[in-house]
Amino acid sequence: MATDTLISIGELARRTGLAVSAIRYYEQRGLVTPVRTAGNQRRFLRSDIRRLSVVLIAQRLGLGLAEIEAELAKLPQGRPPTLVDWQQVSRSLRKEIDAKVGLLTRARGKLDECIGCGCLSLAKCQLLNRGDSVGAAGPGPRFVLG
Amino acid sequence: MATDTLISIGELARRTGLAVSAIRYYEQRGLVTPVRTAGNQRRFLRSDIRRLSVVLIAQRLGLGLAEIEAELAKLPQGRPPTLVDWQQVSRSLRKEIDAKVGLLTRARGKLDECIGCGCLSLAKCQLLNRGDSVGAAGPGPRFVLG
DNA sequence: TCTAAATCTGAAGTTAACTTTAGATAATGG
DNA sequence: CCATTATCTAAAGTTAACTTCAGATTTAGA
Repeated sequence: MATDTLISIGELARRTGLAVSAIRYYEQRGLVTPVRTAGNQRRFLRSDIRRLSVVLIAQRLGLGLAEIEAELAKLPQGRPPTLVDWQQVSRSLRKEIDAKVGLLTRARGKLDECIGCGCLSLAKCQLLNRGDSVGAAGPGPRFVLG
Repeated sequence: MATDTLISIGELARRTGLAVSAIRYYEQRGLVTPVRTAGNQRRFLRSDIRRLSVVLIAQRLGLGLAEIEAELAKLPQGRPPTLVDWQQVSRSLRKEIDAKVGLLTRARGKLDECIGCGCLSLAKCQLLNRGDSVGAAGPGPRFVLG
């Protein structure tokens, strides 16, 4: 048992299901900020388990790491967040979810209208013509969804 | 006005909003199969406008090109699809949407349960522990969502 | 104390979905 | 017929989110 409350990167990996390399990468991106031992090894707060769990959840909701970074920026840095802190993040994510559900529901309606009916007029269809983010231009993958 | 019903890659690009380079890439991936002129230029069916429009829609729903390929494989190759053909694809996409909405709705519930309440027991939370695809392992981007 | 298991760093590789570039050839409108 | 615009190909570059590798150092437990 550890003397204090800090955990190693290996343990954090086990607790979150993440690979050690992924956690190091998240540190680079600023998603976690561990302290170092005298021998330069990373030591994380126990609350970072939750922090990274939230990252995983947000990823499943389709957020990119940059957006997740913005969410987590609302939490106190380096100090364990309180219940209220977490609830605030939770509310933000909930809004994201609500928005996505709305978008999908609208898409479903349009799909029925535009392909399902006899007109086949996809060209005039709202689904495509609306200025709704078609995904930023430029190279790289295009997993947008909103 | 063109003598026959085939269109050039430039026109297809204008009609779909896609970049010419993207359309060439989609050809490589097998999503469209244009014929060639005597001078080796691509000529597309008018129905390919719709075909690529569906690709765009499916991408917005979060499908990867590989999955979209599978969807489009159900359409006749090289010949203009009928209304019924399109409706079949539409039904498939509708199912995808329904599934995603369900997933998000469940996620929302769990989020409220696990972060919103006082217990903060994310570790025991269904959101993470369930064997629900955390996204295939390996390198590359991780935009999963189901 | 000593050794096996865990960590460290930096650089390079990987996947997805495209874009950019360069030099060459085709098609079109006047 | 000719200039301008559109296309062609192949190869290399780009972004995101990581992984893999190699060699060196640290920790932890018997």
